[in-house]
Amino acid sequence: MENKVRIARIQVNLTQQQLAEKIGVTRQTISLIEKGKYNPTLKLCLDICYTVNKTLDEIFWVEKENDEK
Amino acid sequence: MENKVRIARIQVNLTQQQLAEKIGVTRQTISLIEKGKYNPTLKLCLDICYTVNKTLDEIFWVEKENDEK
DNA sequence: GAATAATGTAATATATATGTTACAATATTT
DNA sequence: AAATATTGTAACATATATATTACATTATTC
Repeated sequence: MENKVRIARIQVNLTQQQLAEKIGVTRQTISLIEKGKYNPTLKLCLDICYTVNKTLDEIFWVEKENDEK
Repeated sequence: MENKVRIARIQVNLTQQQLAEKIGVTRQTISLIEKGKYNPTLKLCLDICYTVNKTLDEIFWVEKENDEK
């Protein structure tokens, strides 16, 4: 689950630790989200957006992959 | 956690049941999300968006409420 | 290049999103 | 208005998001 958290975080000059603290979450959670290994909760996505001054679409939107499954 | 799932769902003429089936989730989950009683997962939000032809911002964005806590 | 900060990641624990089953309530159709 | 479809909701079970602790790796600073 790719996203643009890292880019946006660096743009506002925050470390994972700092972003995590502002949001009230663990540094590991931020790390794993940036790595695309977490499927975060909407509320957490919104909190991240608020903190890095972006919208959901800007950070978390991904085009539908039409796998034929 | 308010959102516009219901409106969008009705616009594409789907019942909760039908939307749920297309996404591969339970009708109850859709119901509770529409009622704002669930904090859905990003992946689920995206699947809903794909099915009702909207983006994350259109369906799930909510302005930051600055509660002074 | 050593010291420090920042990040990756693993194991285990906990909280919570979602499923299952079931029934009640409301809307829609005949 | 009865019949049917749609939606709300509760109790309990399961899957998974997140926390905790700890250590390893990579980047940054002196």
